[in-house]
Amino acid sequence: MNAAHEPEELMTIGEMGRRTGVAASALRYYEDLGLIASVRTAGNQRRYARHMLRRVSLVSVAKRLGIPLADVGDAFGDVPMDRTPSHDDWQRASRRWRRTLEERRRAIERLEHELTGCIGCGCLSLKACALLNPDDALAATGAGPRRLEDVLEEDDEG
Amino acid sequence: MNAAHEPEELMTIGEMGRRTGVAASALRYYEDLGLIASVRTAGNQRRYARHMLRRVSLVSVAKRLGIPLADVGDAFGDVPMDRTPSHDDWQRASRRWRRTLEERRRAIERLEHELTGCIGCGCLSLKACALLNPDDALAATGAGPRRLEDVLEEDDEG
DNA sequence: GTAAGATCTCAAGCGCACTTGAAGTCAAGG
DNA sequence: CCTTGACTTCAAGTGCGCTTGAGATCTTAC
Repeated sequence: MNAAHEPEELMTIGEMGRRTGVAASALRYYEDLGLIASVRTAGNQRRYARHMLRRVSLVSVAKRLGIPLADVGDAFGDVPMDRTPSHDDWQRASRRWRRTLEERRRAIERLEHELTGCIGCGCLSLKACALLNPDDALAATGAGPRRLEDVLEEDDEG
Repeated sequence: MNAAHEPEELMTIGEMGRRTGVAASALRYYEDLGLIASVRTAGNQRRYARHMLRRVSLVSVAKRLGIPLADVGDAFGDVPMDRTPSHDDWQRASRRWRRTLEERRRAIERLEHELTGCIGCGCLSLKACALLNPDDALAATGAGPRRLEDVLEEDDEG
């Protein structure tokens, strides 16, 4: 037993799981990948410091957004886990992370725009649509592998 | 090489791959899943209508955004592939799709906000941060599904 | 006609992100 | 002390989204 609000209060893996919604097996997996860390009891059981809640949450949210765990590792790899991270530790990491998120968001925004401006108006299905005429755009840019966005953007160019 | 502006021009799987950046094997896989469709030559080879370029691109972009292919199927399942889809077909589908994208984008925006307002200032490591009074900020944004933030907020209780 | 290269199907394999199961250990209550 | 439930490791299995390989066929250019 210990006082519930001590600074050094540690959580079991079960408690961490309950509080973050992440399965214990997933927490072990994240630890194997070096994304989170724990201390061990004399009996070899994991105990988590409070600040690990955040790291777990970040990993969990990233995963739900479809961002590979390796990217999370890259972004937060410099943030120490053995001690409470400093302000600067978090700032550096958060700047990297924000760039990742921004790219994702922009990609989604482009898609939304595409839907509104083109699919939404029926362009995708109507050969006659003036916005479409991709032949001009394609011929102008020449052959070669086109990126996904390029293909979607083709429609706007014409 | 050939007249590029025929209405009935069909692409081989290789050409579709080059133009969308999607591997032929992936195109076959998408077809197995019913996400895209092709017609066959007398010799059983796939040929794609131009409008499939769009479908392929949508699938491909969605995948890159981490959106499950099943969701893409759900969103665009009603859009016919054997014939040119009608305006209404696309509109219905694009409304569903936009909702999916919007949810994703909002989730990312919330995370970005979290990073800017909290991690960026060091809150994630400092319990005392004033910005982290979640009740004000989050109550203001209204109800709705906020699982992601709920998790991030938990630390702030103590 | 023939050769080269593109495409076909089917089966198996891969990487990621886990989950499940087996067999054993730890922690807390009575 | 003893039980119960949470925890441990390790190996194998799962689902997704493909890729790879084998072996055959199609298409095209000469």
